[in-house]
Amino acid sequence: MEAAALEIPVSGDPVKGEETTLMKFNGGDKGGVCDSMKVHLVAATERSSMENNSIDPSTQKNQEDRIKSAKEEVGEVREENERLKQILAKIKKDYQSLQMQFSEIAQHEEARKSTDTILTHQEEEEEETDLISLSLGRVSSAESKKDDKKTSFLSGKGKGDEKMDEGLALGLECKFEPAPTEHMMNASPENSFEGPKEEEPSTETWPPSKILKMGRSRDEEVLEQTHLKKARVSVRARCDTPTMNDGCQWRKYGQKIAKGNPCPRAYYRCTVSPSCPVRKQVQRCAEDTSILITTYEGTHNHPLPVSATAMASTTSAAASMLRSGSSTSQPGMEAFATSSTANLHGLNFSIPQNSRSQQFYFPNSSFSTSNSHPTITLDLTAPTASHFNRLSSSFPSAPRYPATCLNFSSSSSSSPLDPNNLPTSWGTLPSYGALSSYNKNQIGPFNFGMQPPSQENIYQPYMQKINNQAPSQQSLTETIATATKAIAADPTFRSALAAVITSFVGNAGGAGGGENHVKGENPSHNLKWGEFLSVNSALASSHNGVGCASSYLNRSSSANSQQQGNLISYPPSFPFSVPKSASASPSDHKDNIQ
DNA sequence: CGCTTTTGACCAGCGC
DNA sequence: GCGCTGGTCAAAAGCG
Repeated sequence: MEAAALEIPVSGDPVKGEETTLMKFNGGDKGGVCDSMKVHLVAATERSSMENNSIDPSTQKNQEDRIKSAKEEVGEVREENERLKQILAKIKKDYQSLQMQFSEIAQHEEARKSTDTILTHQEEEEEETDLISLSLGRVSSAESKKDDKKTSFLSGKGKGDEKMDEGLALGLECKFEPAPTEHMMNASPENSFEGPKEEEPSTETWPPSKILKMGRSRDEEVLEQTHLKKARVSVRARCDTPTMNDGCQWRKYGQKIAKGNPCPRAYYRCTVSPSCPVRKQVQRCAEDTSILITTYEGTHNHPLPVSATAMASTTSAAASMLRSGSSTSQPGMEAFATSSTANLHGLNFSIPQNSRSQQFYFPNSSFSTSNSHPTITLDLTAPTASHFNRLSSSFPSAPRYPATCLNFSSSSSSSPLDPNNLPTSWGTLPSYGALSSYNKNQIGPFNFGMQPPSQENIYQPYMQKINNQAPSQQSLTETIATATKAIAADPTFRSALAAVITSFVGNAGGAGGGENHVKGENPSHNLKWGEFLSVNSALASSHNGVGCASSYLNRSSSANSQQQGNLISYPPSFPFSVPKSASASPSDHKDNIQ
C-alpha cells in the first residue's frame, strides 16, 4: 500500500545542524532508506570538507576541531539512521501484520454482507458481489489438431466435440468473494464453454456500446459500458517477432500511428470465434523497439487452445479485477494509497474495488486503475531501475490510461529458477520448434496460481494426457524447492505471501504493506513469477489450504512430478512461444507493425 | 477462391 | 463548435 510511505525526519546536517532531511520510505523499498542516508551523509561530508578548503591555515586547529565534531556528528547520524532503519523495519513488519488482520476483518465483514444480500441470479453475482472466483472451463484440445490451421473449437458441436472433453481452459474470473472456496468451485460462468456464454464477461464484451443494449436499465448500461471500456491488460515483453504468440488466433483489422510513438499500433481481434469480443493492440515501445507492448481487452467467449489459456486467464482475471474496481477511478498511484495490499517485496498486484480496493503484491509489479482505461501491465522485459517511468513514457496510451505494471522478470539472466532463461522474451526464442511443445502443456504462468482444486478432477485426465509432453519437470522441481527455501528463510515474506494468497483467493481485503515499485533488493524476495506460483504451492501446506490455488498447486507439486510440469511449469511454459504450425497468430509471419 | 492484410475513411470521445 | 486522437470499418490488394 502506497499509503505506507513514511516520512522520517532526520536531523543530519553536521555543519549547519538545522536542516531536516525527509527520508521517504516506501514500504518495500529497503534500499531507499539506505540510499537516502548515504546521500545525506555524503552531502554533509562534502559540505564540511568544502568548508575546510576555505579556511585560513592559521585557524587550522579550529578547523580540525570542527571537522572532528562534524565527523562525530556524522557518526551519530549514522547510528541514528541505523536505529531508524530498525524502527522502520519494525514498523513495516507491524504494518504488515496489521494489514493482515485488517484483511481478515474485512473478509469477515464481506462475508456477512454477502449473506445479507441474496443474489439469485448469477449475473448479478458477478456484477455486484465482491468475489474472487475462478472460471475453469473445458476447451478443445487444440494440440491434438495442432496441424490444422484452424483449431477445432470453432466447429465445436461437430467433430470437435470429443476433443472438447479432453481440453481445458482457464477462464479466470477474479472477483471479490467473502466465501472463497465455495464459489470458486462451482460458480463459474465459464465452467462449460458451450459457446458464447455472455453473462459472465458482460462487462468485458467489446465493443460495449454495441453489445450491451439489452435487458438492463439505462444506468446499469452506462455503468457497465464505463467498465467495459476500461479493462485492459498490457504485456510488455522483449520480442523480435511482430507479435507475441499467445496461442490465440488473431486477425488484424486496423493499424494506426499513435501519437507519441512512431511505431504503428496494430489492432487485432480474436478470430477463434466470430463473436469473440477479445481484441488486442500491438505496438512497439517507442524508446526500445525490441519491447513489444501487447494490450488485451475483453474475455474470450469460446474454448481456447491450451496454449492460449494462460494469457486468456490473465486477461480475464485482470479485466475482472479492473471491472470490479473501476468505479474507484483513482488515478495512478492514488489507487495504491487506498488499496489494501500485500507486499511481496516489490511487485504488487492490486484489485481496487469500489470503496474498498484490494491490492496484491508480487515481486516487482503494480497495478492501478485510471479514469478511463485502467490497465494492468505485465512487464516481462528485463529489469531496469524504473520500469514505471519507462512504461509511462513509452506506452502511448499511458498519459490517458495510466498503466500499471506487473514486472515478472527479475534478473533476466541469473535466476536459478529459470534455467533456460526463457520467460523474459518469448518472442526471441531461437527455435519455435524446440519450444512448440511448451505451449501445449501449460495452464500458464499468468493464472496467478488460482486454479480451483475442485477442478482438478476435471483436469486430471487431460493433465495426464499431456504429461508425456512436459518438457522441464526438473526445473519446476527446482523452482518449487527454491521457492520453498525462500519462504522458509524469510518470515516476513512468508507472512506477506500468506496475506496475498488469503486476499486473492480468500478475497480478504488485502494484506501486507508497503508499496514498492522498485525491485526487491533482497534476492530471496525478488522472486520471479514462476517462483511466486511455486511459493504459492509450497505455502499452501502451511497455510491451511488458504486457497484453491494453493492446494491445487500444492497437490500438483507433491506426488506426480509429471503433473507438475503441466500444471505449473512456468518458465518453460510461457504461453507465447510460437507454435510452428497452428498460426495462432497468423500475423506472426507476415505482418510487421514496424 | 477464400482468407488475411492494408489503408483510407469514418465515428466517437475528449479537451480547448 | 472545432480539432485532435484513438478505434473501427470496409473496400481493395495480396497471398497461398
